[in-house]
Amino acid sequence: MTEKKLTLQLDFRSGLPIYTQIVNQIQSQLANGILAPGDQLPTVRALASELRVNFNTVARAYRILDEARIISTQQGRGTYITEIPPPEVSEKLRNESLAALTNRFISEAFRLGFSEREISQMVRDSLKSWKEANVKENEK
Amino acid sequence: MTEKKLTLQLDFRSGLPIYTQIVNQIQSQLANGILAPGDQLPTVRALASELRVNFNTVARAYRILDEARIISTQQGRGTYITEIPPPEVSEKLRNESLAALTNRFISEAFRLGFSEREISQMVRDSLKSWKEANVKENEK
DNA sequence: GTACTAAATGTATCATTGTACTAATTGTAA
DNA sequence: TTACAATTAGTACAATGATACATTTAGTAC
Repeated sequence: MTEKKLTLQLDFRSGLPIYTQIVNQIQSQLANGILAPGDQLPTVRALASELRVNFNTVARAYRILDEARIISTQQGRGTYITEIPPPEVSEKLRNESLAALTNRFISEAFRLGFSEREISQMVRDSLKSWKEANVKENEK
Repeated sequence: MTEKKLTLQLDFRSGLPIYTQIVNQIQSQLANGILAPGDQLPTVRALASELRVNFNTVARAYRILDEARIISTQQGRGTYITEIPPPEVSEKLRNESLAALTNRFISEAFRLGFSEREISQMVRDSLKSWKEANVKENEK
């Protein structure tokens, strides 16, 4: 399925933030098969209009779901239910997913003609700069 | 060479704009000799169709590369790798392409929740098995 | 060879969609 | 009330998509 109506019921008096309600209901609709991987969700503006809410509120809900890898939001394109649900279900799967990701990276690097030395050096550099950026982040 | 398949790998969830990914990967492939001066690139529509992307997105990438004198786009004719690319940028381009590839890999791995230790260990393993496979290859 | 037509290709412009940043609003505790 | 934090809304912007157009090429009829 590619298009979906996505009927959500908001309760403005529940005390539960709207974005939380959106997150919860999308999650439960996915769990119940009402939404399926690959489904396109309404645009932030369309859903916001239907719910009589600001589109940034919908965007916030989408961002949370995106960070949880439940949906994939793509600027200029739309938002979709993630095709492959988060692999953190088991340690084995988790390890396999890193192996697959790494192998894709290594094979691409070799295909581009880089040497083992160049690759491992660049990995060290990249890890280092990422760590430094993260330290700065925590200092704020 | 005049015609080229030009295999590109897009990541719609990386946060990196699609046109940037196209620019980077074409630069990489040129820097590594996969593409050569004089090569004709796919038409904006052909590449867009293959990548499941709007052809204006490809056109944008081509325009950036054209402004950098890396390719030459000619309305009604097609786009070609510039015959004489500035040689002094080759090594720089090559290094940048590995850096970009590595950074995409690292950030994706972190985003999936893997630790620095897990990542570097997996890179070592992957490099090792690649090397072993290559040794076997040479023994044949 | 010339003129015409059609197809292929890149270009220009605007609409659609998500993002970032900021301001206003609301609820709550001191 | 006042102050503070959380939530929601407003505004500007960036990335992508849709559509119409201009240029070049190649074919075809004459």
